[in-house]
Amino acid sequence: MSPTPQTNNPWNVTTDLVIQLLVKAASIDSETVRKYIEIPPDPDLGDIASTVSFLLAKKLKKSPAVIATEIAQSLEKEVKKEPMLDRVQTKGPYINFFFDSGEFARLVVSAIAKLDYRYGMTEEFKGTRALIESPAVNPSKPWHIGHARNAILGDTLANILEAVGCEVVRIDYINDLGLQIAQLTWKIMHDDVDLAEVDEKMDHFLGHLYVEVQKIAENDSDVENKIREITRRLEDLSSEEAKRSAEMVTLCLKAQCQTAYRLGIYKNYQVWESSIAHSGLLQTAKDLMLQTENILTLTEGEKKGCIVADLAAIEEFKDMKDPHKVLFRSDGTRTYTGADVAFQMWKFGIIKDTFHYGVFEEQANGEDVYRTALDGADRNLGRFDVVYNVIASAQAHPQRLIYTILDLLGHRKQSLNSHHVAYEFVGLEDADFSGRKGTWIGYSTDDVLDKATELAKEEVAKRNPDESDEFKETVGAKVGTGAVRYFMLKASPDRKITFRWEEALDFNGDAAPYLQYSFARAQRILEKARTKPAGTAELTLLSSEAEFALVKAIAKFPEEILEVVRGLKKDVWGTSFSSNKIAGYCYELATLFSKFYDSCPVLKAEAATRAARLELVIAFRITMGNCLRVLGIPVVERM
RNA sequence: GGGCCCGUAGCUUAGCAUGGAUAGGGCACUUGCCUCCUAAGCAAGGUUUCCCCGGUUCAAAUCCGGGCGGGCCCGCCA
Repeated sequence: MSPTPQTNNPWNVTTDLVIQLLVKAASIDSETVRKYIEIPPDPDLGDIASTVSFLLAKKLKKSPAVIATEIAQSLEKEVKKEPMLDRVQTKGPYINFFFDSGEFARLVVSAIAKLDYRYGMTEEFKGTRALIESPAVNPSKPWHIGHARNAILGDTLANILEAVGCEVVRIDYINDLGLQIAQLTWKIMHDDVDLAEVDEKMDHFLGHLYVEVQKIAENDSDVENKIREITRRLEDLSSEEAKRSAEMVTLCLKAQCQTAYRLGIYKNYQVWESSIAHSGLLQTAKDLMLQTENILTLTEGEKKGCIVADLAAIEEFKDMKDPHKVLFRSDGTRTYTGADVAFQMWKFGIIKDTFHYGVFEEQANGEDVYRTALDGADRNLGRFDVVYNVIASAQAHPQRLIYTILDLLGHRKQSLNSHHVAYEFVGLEDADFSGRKGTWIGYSTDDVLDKATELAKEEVAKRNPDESDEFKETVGAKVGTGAVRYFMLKASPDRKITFRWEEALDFNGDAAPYLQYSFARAQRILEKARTKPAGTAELTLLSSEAEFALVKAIAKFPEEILEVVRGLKKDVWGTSFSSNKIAGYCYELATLFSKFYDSCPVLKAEAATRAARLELVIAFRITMGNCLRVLGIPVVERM
């Protein structure tokens, strides 16, 4: 028996082996060979294939099939010497390599047993400090299900970056000074609402109130004026309006956080808009900006007195109506873009961190989330290497503006490391979600989670009639939130989601409960097996079709994560995050386990096979568990 | 006027970056499988104009050009 090779990325190791063989046989450099490597559509054709014959056909003036045969023949001896490979075959122009399934199983299964929860975690991006900003819901309403898409994408991206070794900080931007807040402040002061007496969950209460305010303000110019006055008075932190508003915002945010916790989403920091306004950050940013020649104070024309960025020379913006983008208005106040540029500068440490920080609350996971404040500790945050802003695709243009202005300011590297992680909205068949119109009512994230949890609980109760209510409650919640998270992740972010209850609450097939179920089945086998794995099983016995297919899927896990990270390529109009790829991998893994479960009995198999299969079940459980954790889908041991 | 995204079976979706073997799933529908590790499962059942036209190529769902249909964006607004 040859010694067990060690690796934390078995698929990659084996692919490299094949590439090295081809490099020698075809006299092509390894990077080129890598481009001509693919996985055959059917495992009967081979485990890994190369199409280099097409590349060589012209040069050698021979048909691809002839070249493939020649290369395969010249490799036969080499392949025989490699324990990990069984044989090489051609089919027409394709050179197909077959793994030694037993030996490959030994490599994979033994490696994972040692790595355990570290399997899939690599250090390719160790030392990179990454900031993820998501989801930025105004603290004046509950999250509707579209907000959940943002939050889930951001949280999952953060998990993935952590898995490849990044140091990740998760922040939430709190817009506590917007018009919505002023309108609500007017309403609660006008009606003299005692927020402490409100029974309803605060974000829902305010969300409904906001719809009312809209109706009133729409056709009452007097109210409109009063609200404008409140907007002004909110700037003065000692005013009664500011105090009432702060109380309201804090209560609402705490309620919103409860929704986040249900989804397993936790933050490190909240940056409050009011902190930006009062910390001196804007003034510092403005001073810096004015030192740049492309940022100027206009002295004539419609925008006289405004501080603007001159974008006339920038290709992407040449069609703007007016290439002077206003950053500070003629009255000196900042526009959204102005504040966003300043904030982006803070993120990279271009302007130093003048915020103070205090604990906002202890989260459901036991960790504190901090908020920016006027007093509190200095933290010297900022200075991130790479920044991901998770924002709807509709914001592509304004996001691009921010990054371009960063470049104009002389910070090209930071501009290039600014990522707009874009995604399309979630809507209904015939409407978009709107806070003003109240179309979100009935589709809040809480509503969806409630229904999903309720439905899951009924299923759990049916299957486990003898279990305690607590068990049904806990498992129901885990299955329900898992379903919602997976529903958002499995769709490609650049595709609009039309929310339909039947689809979101379908727990069969391509859905989270199927993934969780596969884990629970593996868990049950291991519980019933009782015997502790001795680590001496003859793993080369794992060579049946179903076993081998499962082993291959398990082996790909680290590559699947790295692929998603490599795919985070910055494009002019956004950075694509393929959450659907990692979700799809997890589903495929579950599928292959289900097939294995059906065709390969474990506990009833004869001793040697049983021992080997138990090891495979352990490897699967580790991989599936780690993958679910990356997706943020709760692991369920029994359901 | 310009820009971005989407168009794949009744519905929904993968694949498109880096062209390559019979275009993969799921839902719904039909049938079979629990004296056997949980049936939220497994197995079987499908000529789909890959929106259209043209081009490049040995090879196009994938690349290029031109259209068509749907969504979004281009304010001293927030």
